[in-house]
Amino acid sequence: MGRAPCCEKQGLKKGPWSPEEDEILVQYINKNGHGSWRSLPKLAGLLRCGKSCRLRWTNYLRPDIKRGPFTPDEEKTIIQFHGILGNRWSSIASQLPGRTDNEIKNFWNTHLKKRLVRMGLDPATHAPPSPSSAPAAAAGGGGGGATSSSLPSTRHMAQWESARLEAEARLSRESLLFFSTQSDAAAAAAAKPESDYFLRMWNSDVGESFRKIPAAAVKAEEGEGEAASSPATSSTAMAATAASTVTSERGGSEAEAAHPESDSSSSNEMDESSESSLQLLLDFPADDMGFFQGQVGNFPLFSDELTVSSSIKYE
DNA sequence: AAGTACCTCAACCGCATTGGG
DNA sequence: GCCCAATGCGGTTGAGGTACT
Repeated sequence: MGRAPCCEKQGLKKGPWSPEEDEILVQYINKNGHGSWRSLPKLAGLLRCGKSCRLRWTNYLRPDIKRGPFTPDEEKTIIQFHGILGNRWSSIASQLPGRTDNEIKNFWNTHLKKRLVRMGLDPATHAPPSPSSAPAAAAGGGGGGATSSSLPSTRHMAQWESARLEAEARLSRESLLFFSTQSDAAAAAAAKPESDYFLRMWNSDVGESFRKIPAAAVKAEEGEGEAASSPATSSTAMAATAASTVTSERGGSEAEAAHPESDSSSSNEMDESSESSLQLLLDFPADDMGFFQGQVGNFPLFSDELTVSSSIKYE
């Protein structure tokens, strides 16, 4: 790949941006949009490479950027999503309006990671460090094969799959029971909204990011050909029926563009905004977070230490 | 008050992915 | 189907700020 670095041109400025440069960039984008980042600096009269302009805009100058310290809720969200997604900062950022992936990444590395370490958890997997004692077999027992791999992404995949299967089974059981006496789907949803937290999450863009993981990559990590089947295949039916929940704060239209085929289905008690889906996730009762229990062992994921400490000054 | 250690975060780097020709 | 430019993303760096001795 002999592609030339984007900033190879001589004479391009690097390092911190001056207020004047910020001003030029903001004014140009407000007036013309960013268009092609590559050509933007030239058009705007900046001695920067396009990449640098994009970064400056997305991480600092964008008008919807939220500044200031992370709230306890945001911290909680980051930890929860990191436990599920790993270092997918952009995916995590999409769940925190106004926060950038860079900011979240920095916050994780400087605060949250250390906090988990202090609690004796592996920040990569959120599991207690002991390799032999991590049988983690999450409650429900789906985790057997899943936890045999210490690789974070495999673990995450397996956790997803295990929890998903459990949720599917539960949902289908409840449907059978409930719909034998009721025909109103909306009433059903209202009657037991918590029964399918995981399915909702799975069908949000968060779950989507996992469904997109190339099977080959998963296979490569699994090595021994673990039982953990690829969610992409095993969840096809469910995903097809309810993938329409996929949206994001970055704009429904963008999500639509990304998943045009999934929008035909409008059968959706599940078809809520991802915001509400994710809210359900965030409100997930600790006891129902069975698929995390194996990872955190005896540590409640959001113990007092964890949540309270967020209001304490970091060491 | 000065020197040192530690922390934070904006910015850079390079690889991966995407999309157009 | 291939090639290459453009963009996105995650890891890392280092300057500046703050706390500590």
